[in-house]
Amino acid sequence: MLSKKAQYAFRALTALVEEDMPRLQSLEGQSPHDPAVPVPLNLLVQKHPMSVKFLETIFLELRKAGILGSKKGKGGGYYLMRHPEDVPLAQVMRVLDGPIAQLPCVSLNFYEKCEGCNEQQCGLHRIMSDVRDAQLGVLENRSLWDLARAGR
Amino acid sequence: MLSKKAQYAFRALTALVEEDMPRLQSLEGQSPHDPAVPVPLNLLVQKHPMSVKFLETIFLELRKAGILGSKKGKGGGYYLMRHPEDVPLAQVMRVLDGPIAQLPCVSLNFYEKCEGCNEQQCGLHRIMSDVRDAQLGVLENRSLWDLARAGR
DNA sequence: TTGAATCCTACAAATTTGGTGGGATTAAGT
DNA sequence: ACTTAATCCCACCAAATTTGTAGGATTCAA
Repeated sequence: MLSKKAQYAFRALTALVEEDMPRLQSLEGQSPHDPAVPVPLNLLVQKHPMSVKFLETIFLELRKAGILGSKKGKGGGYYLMRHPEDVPLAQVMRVLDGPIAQLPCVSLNFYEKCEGCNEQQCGLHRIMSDVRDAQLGVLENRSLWDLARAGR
Repeated sequence: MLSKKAQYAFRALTALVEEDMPRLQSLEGQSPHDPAVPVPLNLLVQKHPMSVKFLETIFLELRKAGILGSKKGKGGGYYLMRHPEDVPLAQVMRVLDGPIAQLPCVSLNFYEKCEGCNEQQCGLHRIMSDVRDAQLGVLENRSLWDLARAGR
């Protein structure tokens, strides 16, 4: 299951992209993406009611992971470091919830060997690898842009 | 992530199928599947070290869900109610870990509406539905038989 | 009658989740 | 300089979930 953290994050990030939508549309595939106007948390929270304090810790993690940038002080806030099209959901999920795979021994980014199990001949390992590939097939190919653009 | 419960279950069920392998192979697609010889837990635990007591509670759940049958008393134990080929991993996981979907609002078997979100135009809903389909595409089509047969 | 097994419920320990509180720091506007 | 609005940072906390354990009751075969 997605944690509440990830769920809140996706709502807030959607709102963040929507906030920046006019400027983003005028760019139309131009890169590099020059940093957007910072949006303060309390603005995002107005659109999707949630604890500002909690969202603060969430966005802090995303900033440390290089997905968000921030500006302090009056007129400050958060902004995306890349064009939303270049931020796959998988990346956000890994930052907030850790591994996407269902088992450590099939994780690409958080691999851990499981003791007492030869991966070559472990049925569970093979099947869960297939599940991981299936999940990543979606999550690596859907971006924050897809997320925000959905209802329109 | 798969819970320890589900992981233990899969190991033990694999051992259970292997225990019954000679008889199963002689059946070769015959149905209905006549109940197998009961295998006691302490035998399964010898092959994959884990707490018998914990496995007991796990197998109890699987029995109540109709996946396993049991025989009490001396010479008793657990057996599969169906041919392992007819037990998809998805079913075992739902019994022990609950929903497979990453969000209640995209779950087929444990659906719950998420308040304040129109599913028709919710980007997350659409994407997580795709993820669910991708997962189920694997988990509904891999059985205990596939699990046990893997290394051979 | 004995021993081997499941059945059942309650509880306990450990971990994770979902936050909250209080201040420190930074920056813009006046 | 002062005020105000914002992020930054870290500690802590309560609730829920996970991961078992304990102890007996029941069943059945030999």
